[in-house]
Amino acid sequence: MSHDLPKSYDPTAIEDRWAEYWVRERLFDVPTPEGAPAASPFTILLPPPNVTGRLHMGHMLNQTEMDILTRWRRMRGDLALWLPGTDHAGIATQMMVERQLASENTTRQELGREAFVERVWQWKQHYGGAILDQMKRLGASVDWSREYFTMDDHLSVAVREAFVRLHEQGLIYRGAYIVNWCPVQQTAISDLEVVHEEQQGKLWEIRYPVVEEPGQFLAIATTRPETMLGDVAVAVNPDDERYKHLHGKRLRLPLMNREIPIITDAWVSADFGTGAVKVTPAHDPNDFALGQRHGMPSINVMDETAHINDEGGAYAGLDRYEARKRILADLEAQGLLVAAKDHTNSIGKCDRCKSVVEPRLSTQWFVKIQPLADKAIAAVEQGYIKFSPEQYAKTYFEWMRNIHDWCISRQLWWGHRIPAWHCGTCKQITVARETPAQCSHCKSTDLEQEKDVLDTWFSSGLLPCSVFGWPRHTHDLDIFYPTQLLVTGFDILFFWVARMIMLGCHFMLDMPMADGSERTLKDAVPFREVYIHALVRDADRQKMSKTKGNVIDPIEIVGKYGTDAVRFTLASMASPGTDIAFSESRTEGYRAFANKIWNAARFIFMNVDRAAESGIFVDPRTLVNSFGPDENAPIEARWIVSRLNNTAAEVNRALGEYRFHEAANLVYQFFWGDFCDWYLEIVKLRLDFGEYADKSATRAALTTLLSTFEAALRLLSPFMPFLTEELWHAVYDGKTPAKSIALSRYPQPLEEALDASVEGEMAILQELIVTVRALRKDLDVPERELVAIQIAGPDTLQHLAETNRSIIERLARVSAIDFPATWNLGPGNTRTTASFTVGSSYEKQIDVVAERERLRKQLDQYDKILINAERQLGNDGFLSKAPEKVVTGLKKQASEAAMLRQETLDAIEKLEQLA
RNA sequence: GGGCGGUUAGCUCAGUUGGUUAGAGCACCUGCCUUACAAGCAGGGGGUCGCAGGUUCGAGUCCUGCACUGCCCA
Repeated sequence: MSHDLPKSYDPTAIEDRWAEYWVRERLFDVPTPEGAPAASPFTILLPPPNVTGRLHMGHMLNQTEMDILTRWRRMRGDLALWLPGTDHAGIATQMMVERQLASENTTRQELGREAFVERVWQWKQHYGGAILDQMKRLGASVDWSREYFTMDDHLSVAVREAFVRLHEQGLIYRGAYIVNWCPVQQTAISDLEVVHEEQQGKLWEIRYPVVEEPGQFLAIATTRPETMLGDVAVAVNPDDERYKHLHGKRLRLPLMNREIPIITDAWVSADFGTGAVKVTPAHDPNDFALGQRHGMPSINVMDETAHINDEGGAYAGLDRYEARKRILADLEAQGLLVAAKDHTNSIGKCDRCKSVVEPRLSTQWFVKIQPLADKAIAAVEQGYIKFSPEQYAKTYFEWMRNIHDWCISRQLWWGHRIPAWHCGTCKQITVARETPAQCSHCKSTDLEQEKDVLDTWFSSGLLPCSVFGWPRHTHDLDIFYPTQLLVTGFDILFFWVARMIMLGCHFMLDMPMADGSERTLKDAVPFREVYIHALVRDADRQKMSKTKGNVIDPIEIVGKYGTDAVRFTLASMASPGTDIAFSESRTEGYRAFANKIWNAARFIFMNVDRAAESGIFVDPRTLVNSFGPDENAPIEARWIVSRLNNTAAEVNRALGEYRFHEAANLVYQFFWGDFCDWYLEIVKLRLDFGEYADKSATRAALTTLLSTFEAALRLLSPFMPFLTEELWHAVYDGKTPAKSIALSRYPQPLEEALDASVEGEMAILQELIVTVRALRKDLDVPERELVAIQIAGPDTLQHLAETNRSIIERLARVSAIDFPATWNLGPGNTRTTASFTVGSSYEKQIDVVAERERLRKQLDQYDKILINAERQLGNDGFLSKAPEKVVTGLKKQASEAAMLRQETLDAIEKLEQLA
């Protein structure tokens, strides 16, 4: 590795190379340890992206956070296992392949089930999992040897086992219920897969003639008139005075010419519409419940494609909306349509294909969810699973406590086929782990497997157990289960997180611990912590969506600014619980940060090379064991090491609390602010390679420089893995102590390296330099010109300035420093702070007006402080109740302000004399 | 309709159990190509913390109400 770096950082020149290296060298693989592992495991599961998916910003945020944590834990010495994979995404994948077939002018029905499934597998081999390749490119430090796919054989075994066990336990049942039916996919979908949208619709009022009293009508209100074809009754509230005279009477259903009863039910709201509702049990969940209560039949009037079926009489064959039009027209013609009122209603659409979901009565498989939910609630209540931010626990409880049974069957061809067999002879069902040879009820061999497949979430809900070999009791399970953490977005809190908790708690309770003892809920949970991150929005806080056209493609941004810059942007904005408004200008800023570090490295390497030329060699491999500068070392050396350790302490703390933005900002501040702006500028003074230079001092400075830089790279590495990898290898000139910086140790704070007093001294020195710089500007001293200054202050200050004269001279562009016994400089040439007074005799035509304004402004500020301080210090309640520290702090602040106020007053007075 | 958040600088956001002069990045203004870096350096302006009450010695922080706004669920 050469020290010869290009002048500016070009991420594209190095990122592909390292991404490939990390995968090729299998750096992040974690083979099953033999026996008990020496390090504590940190296991984390990648929320499986959809196999048809492409990487979006949400993924990148999610993966950036996981990668930062995993790299950090790995560098801290944990057995860090990050497990990647994809799910088979039943509907999405089937849609994808059907679209492909359509372009070939064929359909899955023409192909047949077996051939179609084969086609899907082919599709998966060719195009599936592109997202994982994108992950590789982004350097995600996952264990690729353990990559899973939810349709893999071993995961399918787990799915089948889970289904059969639940069935044996009486927790799976089959029955005819109203489900959300997607007429395009022609399958049932779960409540969660339905998105509700407010829509301006109509509420139609329709008159139904009363059979017993010709000429009398009962008006009902409906938003879906086409379903009236399946009406079996009309319901009113029993207490509704308007309709009491109709109780027990019958109605003639218009268009169908069918007699239906008027029934009473307290569920009916007298205030809504006309107070009379049609009852269509086959097409509405509320009506279905009503029908059950009153023993009514169900008449299904639509087929799988939401066309009216033969039950719909004259309307058979029509699409539901066409039927609606005709029905309304016919009713109108018969004078039965009373009103069409504007009405805002919420309609459900299929999450996948956006078609309007039709509630439909059909036979489906369900999981009786309450027993599973009870354990899942207990696990969180008892603190075995912790949510951050904590507020999500509330959302979780809210949902869990109002949960409905889970419809797990899907009328798809792609997915885990339900392990149930229908007997052609006795019509009973046999559920089995292995394909049965005969019916378990009548021994008939006339068996046909259930056509339905399982909801994709049924298999992904099992992942925390199944990826480690469940239902077998494996060594992997003993070591890696429960996983430590789940990082995900709130959008799949119910879809996936809740289901993993339910299934994990339920099944793992039956799995003994490694030592054979019984497992309790504490160790049955699939993960100990859930970190929920925010949504990535565009720069204007708009949700990204294809229709709005504001989608930011992470890969494109990465190409423009480099992976590290994008990662850093996401990390620095990832404040828990707040959505991220992704702005490119931020990324631009962090690309600049990467370039800054790159150039710091160039500077350092240049000096290492110059040192070598004059016979000074520092072997970077000895740095890790060095304890930093001794007490006689110059201030900047002791200071930067203390700052490094302080920063390391803070970053470790912040990452432990998932405060990514804090961690990122701390590293940024340290690297750019402390290290580059101050330390590097000062250390230039020490890098003297001249003939008469003190070689041991130079050598010491170079050692601190190199070791601090090397440690800072490690500190930054989880956030910017590519840049730090490249520079770390350059520091070691190719002879690195490990294959990757990712396998080195994360900086941990050393107690003995923390030095509050040197940090305090340095702070004053910095204040002095900044004050002189500002004074120079006010005096219009040309940038290049040196200036003589005078300083007044206590002995300690003078001593500090004396000892570090060269630093002040260089950083503030000062030619000479004097400590006059009496102060003769005018107010325009003087600046005062709490620690010192500094001035320069540089002559400038003083702008009295501007100077007066500046001083006045300063005076106002001191007055404000003093008024506030006096108010509080004059208050007995404050003095007696406020903590000692606050009182003395305020007193000190007040006295300083009083002193500065007086100085300012004097300055103003002098100024008036000048004028 | 039920539930959960948010409102702090021009923009995007920090501000951990109430405590001393409310911070950062970007943007803006001014001056510098000072041989690591113009993707840079140096200096600077900018906020009555949504509104109104209350608790407290003390409120951006806690409580109540209101306004606006976002999300989840039905």
